[in-house]
Amino acid sequence: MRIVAVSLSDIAERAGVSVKTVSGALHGGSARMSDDTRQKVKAIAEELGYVTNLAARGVRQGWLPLVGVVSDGLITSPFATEIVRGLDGAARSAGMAVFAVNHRSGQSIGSVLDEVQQFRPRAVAYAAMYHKDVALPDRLAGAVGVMINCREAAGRVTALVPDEEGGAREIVRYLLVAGRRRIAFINLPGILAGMLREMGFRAALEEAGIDHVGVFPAVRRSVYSDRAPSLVASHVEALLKSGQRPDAILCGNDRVAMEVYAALARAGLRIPDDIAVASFDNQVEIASRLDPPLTTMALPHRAMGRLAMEILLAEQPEPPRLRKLPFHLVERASV
Amino acid sequence: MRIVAVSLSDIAERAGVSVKTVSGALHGGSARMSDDTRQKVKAIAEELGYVTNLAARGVRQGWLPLVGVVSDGLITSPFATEIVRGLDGAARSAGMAVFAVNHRSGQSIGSVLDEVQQFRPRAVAYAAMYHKDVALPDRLAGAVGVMINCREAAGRVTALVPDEEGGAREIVRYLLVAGRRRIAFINLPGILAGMLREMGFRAALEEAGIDHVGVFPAVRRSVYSDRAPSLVASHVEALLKSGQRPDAILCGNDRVAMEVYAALARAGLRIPDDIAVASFDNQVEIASRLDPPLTTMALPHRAMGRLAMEILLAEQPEPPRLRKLPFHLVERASV
DNA sequence: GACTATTGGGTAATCGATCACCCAAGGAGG
DNA sequence: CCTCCTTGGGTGATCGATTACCCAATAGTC
Repeated sequence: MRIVAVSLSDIAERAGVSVKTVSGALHGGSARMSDDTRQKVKAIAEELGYVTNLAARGVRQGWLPLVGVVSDGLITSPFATEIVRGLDGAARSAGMAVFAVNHRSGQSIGSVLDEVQQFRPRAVAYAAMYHKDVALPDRLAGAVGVMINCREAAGRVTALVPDEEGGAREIVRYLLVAGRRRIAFINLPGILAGMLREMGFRAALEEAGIDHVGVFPAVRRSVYSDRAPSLVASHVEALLKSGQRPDAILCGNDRVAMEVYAALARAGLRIPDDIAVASFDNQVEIASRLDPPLTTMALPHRAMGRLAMEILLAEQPEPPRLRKLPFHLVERASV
Repeated sequence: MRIVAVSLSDIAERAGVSVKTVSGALHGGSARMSDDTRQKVKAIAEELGYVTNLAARGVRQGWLPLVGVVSDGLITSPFATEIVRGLDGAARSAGMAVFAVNHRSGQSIGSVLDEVQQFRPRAVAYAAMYHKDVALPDRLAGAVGVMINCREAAGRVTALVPDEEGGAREIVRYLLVAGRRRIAFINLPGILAGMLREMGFRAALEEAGIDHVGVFPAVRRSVYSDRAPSLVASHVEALLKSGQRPDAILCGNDRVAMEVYAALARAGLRIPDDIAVASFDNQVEIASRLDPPLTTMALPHRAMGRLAMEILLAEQPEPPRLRKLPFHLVERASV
């Protein structure tokens, strides 16, 4: 089960050359050497099944070709998908690997970051599952190169976040262009994303000179959570009974939309004919599987991942700033 | 942004002792040394912000405290959640970190495994997104310690897979105990999990001396995929119109169940009063958010992860074998 | 009081890869 | 024929942590 590791000196011995020549032949593209020697060394390396020992190289260089990603449980969440894809793609083209470490509840940020630092990564990012503020201890603010999906409380680190407000404006405008005028919003209460989306929602309607038909919290608790008892069904029923029955319902996320679908089906209403439904997140397994498929603003997760890696690996560090990345509209059949 | 790394010799110099003493004080619990010296060294290490350099230790030991997990895209799938949690929990208690590497389509298994081997991990696992067979090249069969959610084609590596057939038997028995007698199965066609679940489904009914009301494929393509056009709605409609209207529908997974819910709602039928619905996977965001919440057989993902790590880190390697892990029933309100 | 354990801690080698520097052979130019 | 430069490749130091081995001082024993 354990494979005996082949080292450069094994190859050197077999080839009758020095270790440095082997190193040059395999890794140093510019090392002066006859083609003959280079080919011979490569052949022997191949034959012996040589695999570079990055730990050894790492001691010399002072770092391993790793980019650490510390996340508050994100790596085990479906939302991580695209962030990791974005990071990983960009990392590989730079010869780096992504090393994800979970920041488990109860553990201090400092201790997770130290855990990561033990591996001497080239750079470290912090990613959050939900768009929020994260306080980094002074000692560590310098160790983190970029914040993904969250903002460093003191603004000392460049942060990449979705442009919640802009995304909300865009989806509202889209509903307006589709001819909808009585729009309700069942929102995620108490979290940053929800608050910003609501600002965008209100601004876009105001800009159009229209009143909304209601803004409601999806759950009873002040912070959105999947476990909290849902208020969605009762809000929808109340809306339908009210004098101002909406012709569009905007949902805080796709799971809320799923519940809205169920409530509308019970009421015998058709989507989008009677009421349009739109949402945020684009959680594909849900959005594409609903009937009709859900029109939703996709979070810029992959773009955040890609951009994060570019920033981390950049030669010239930029001054820290907040970068808002645009959502993009995924048009399906629910509007 | 880059933190200047503190080494043992920095501490040694500051403390006026040798490097070996520092090493012993910080890492070698059993090294002979006065408590005085040990405390002094620890204090200085703390003060300077020392973080162990695992790369350096790794050169000496021949391996890094990493467990590589190669997966066919699993790490970016919601199903990875629990596997990684299981792996990670067990790894941490052993002082190891999980290093996940994506096996991207188009890349050979050999090249991904080599990528991982560069980091000299203590052990390597291969994990699959869907329960299936994976062919490992001869050269590499010895490098992988355990297969998770898949079987090595030639059986040379211990494999941990869900007990699909047993899980299907259990959920069918549960439906029978609940008094259901006319059970239909809308299954995932063409994949191993689906075939095994169907065997269990048929066996449990046969054991009870009952006929099923129909077994249908969820999609038109021979291999289940989210993109394939869904047949669920039409199957449900056909079932309801048939003389043998079912009193329970078993679904290949929670997404299929989601579509069954929608079709039943359109038909004005109540769950579970008119028809019970049960399923496989326990994809929590869906199963717990449906109305009524979905009764489903949870995949033993976390258990597979935990057991995998135990096997990987075991002193004595076991002979390779196939281990089927039991599903567990998550009772909610749909039966 | 001399002799042996025991304790506290230093020295130097080692892991594998890299790199600055040196050396030898051979060709070009004067 | 001598010097200079280029090419091909070796020597030895280095990165940081660990470890086998050694040495000095102290404590304990007869």
